[in-house]
Amino acid sequence: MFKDLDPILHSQLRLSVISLLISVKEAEFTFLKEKTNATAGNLSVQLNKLREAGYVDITKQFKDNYPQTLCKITKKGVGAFEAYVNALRSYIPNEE
Amino acid sequence: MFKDLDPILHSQLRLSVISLLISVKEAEFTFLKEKTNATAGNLSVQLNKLREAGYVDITKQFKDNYPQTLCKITKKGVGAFEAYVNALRSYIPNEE
DNA sequence: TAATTTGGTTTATATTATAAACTAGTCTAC
DNA sequence: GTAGACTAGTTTATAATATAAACCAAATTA
Repeated sequence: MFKDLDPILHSQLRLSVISLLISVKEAEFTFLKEKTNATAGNLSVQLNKLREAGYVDITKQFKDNYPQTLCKITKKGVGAFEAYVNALRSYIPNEE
Repeated sequence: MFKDLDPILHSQLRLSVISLLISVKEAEFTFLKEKTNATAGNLSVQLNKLREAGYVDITKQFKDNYPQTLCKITKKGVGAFEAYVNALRSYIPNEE
């Protein structure tokens, strides 16, 4: 009847992040923060959850003297997003 | 960019309940419990949240000597569901 | 060199989801 | 008629989650 919704993606901020990463492929922490209007703390926590789930790869480096956190979606992340969207459809009448 | 997701509906069980009530108009507690595979306790709590939000009307009566809890979606509930689905689209590439 | 800004992380708190325990009454079988 | 099991829920305790506040280290600016 209703498909389970991946709890990793069923979170507004994490879903926003994944959605952004699907379209841009790679993004800086600061870019994600700006686009999602999240606080840095919240974003940091949620990015780590996505990384722990294997949905994103995170690379830390320095750029112009400042730390830079680069985020990239993984194949697993893309698959999880597609599955999530597909599961969502089971909740929406006339879209199943 | 991303529309806010109504926290009342951004819950798997509550979304299932609303989705069911959209199609059947009126349903018994036991019917919802069966269709959603929820525990009675969880369903009871979530139905109350939906009622408090004004998304469902709940009528309690007796039927064949047993208590019967009838649930019906309200206009507000229908509107909230439509808004939620619409907001969801903002997270899904090529569906906005 | 003191204050401010950048780019984050850690941690404390509030909210949420969930199941376990419980209530109240009914049915069945002895 | 009463013990045990069942129906239909509610309340409550606990675990998980989301979030912002507080913090840290370094760089820049004044």
